[in-house]
Amino acid sequence: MNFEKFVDLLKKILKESLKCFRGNLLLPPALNFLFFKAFFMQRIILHVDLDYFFAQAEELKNPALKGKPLVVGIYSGRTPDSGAVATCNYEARALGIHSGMPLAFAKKKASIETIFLPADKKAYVEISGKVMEILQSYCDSFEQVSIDEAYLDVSKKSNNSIQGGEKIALQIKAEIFEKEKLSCSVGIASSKIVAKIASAFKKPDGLTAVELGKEMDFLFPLPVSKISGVGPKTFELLKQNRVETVKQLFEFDFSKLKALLGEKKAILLKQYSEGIDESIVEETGRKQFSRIGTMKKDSNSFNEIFMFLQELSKELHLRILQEKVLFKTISIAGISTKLESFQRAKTLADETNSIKSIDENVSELLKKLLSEKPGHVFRRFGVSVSGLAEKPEKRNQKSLNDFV
DNA sequence: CTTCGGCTGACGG
DNA sequence: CTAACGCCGTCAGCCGAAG
Repeated sequence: MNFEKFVDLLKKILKESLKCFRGNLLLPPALNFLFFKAFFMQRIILHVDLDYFFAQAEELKNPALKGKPLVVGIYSGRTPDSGAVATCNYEARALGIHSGMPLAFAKKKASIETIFLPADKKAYVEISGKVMEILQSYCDSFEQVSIDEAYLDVSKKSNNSIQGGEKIALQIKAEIFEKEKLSCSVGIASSKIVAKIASAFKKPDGLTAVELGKEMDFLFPLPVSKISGVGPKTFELLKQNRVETVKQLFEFDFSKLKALLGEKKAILLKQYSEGIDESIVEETGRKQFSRIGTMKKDSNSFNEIFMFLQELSKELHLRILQEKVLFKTISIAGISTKLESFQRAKTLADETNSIKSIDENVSELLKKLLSEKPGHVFRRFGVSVSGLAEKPEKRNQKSLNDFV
């Protein structure tokens, strides 16, 4: 058994034991001290969210944009207007524009002075990196969730107090504004889920702290849709059962909830509704890399699609070399003109990083997909690799301390 | 019996 | 004349096959 497997095992035992603890069952005695800590010492967690990040970054590049409605979009290139809104500033939101919206639709809502810009991902990654570096210097453990969001465990540095956490949050906001001229919103609470909901509570430039023990008071009046994990589908299901606030979710009959959402999701949401979230702040390694794109023309021709996929594979391969990883599984995904998606995957006998193995398998998988889904015409196609392993020379050891 | 591979779908930024 | 759609990434759930 190698070191990583051992650590995995430890983590599993820890998680299972925590569950037992909650159910008042017996604990493995050797781990008692951990539960003493977990029970008597609440964690202090910050969730930091950069405000309307892509659009704010554009305002930074060109300050003349400030004050006008600004929409940052990702353009597919097939028609001048096809694409979707990535982010927009608050002036644009006032017009009814929001992220995820098709650009053509956003343009209808836009006013004359509204400005549309294409996303400049490279620039954002660079800015984000600088911000994340600042954030890391303030915490005991760190977890970047996306380009503009991170969790910070500041239990020690705040002396396990929410007020201590607020002080740190203010310092962070000041430093990010001073050095990068960006505003952010911060939530402070005893768990990741509550910190996340708190950071969204007041935006932009917000700071929301939830006192220890007041989690339910904070959550109960909110609409269930504020809980991360409740998207459009789940929201609709809950609404049909007259569950619209977190309080109603908490009080809803649990066996009905299980029947509605499945056991895992029901347990998770029920716990979230009480502000319970035992998940810890930790960096989680990448599990997959992918590239996806929209074809200039809809197609169901093997040759056309394969040529398109080869371009994506080339870019993906570059990324794989940069990241110094090996992969074991290759998959392709197609999105049809009706926006249905289909996937095919193949796992190899051994890890590799060769472009040849990507191309060969992509070809095979594409043949398979097209023959199994006759009559479908495709709009977008993508390729991804998973089952990642680090290249041996890059392997670095993690400390046991990371997990206690 | 558990685990793994393959696939779909929900979700989030 | 009209026009509704990006590009990532994670996780759960289900199935069948393999160990």
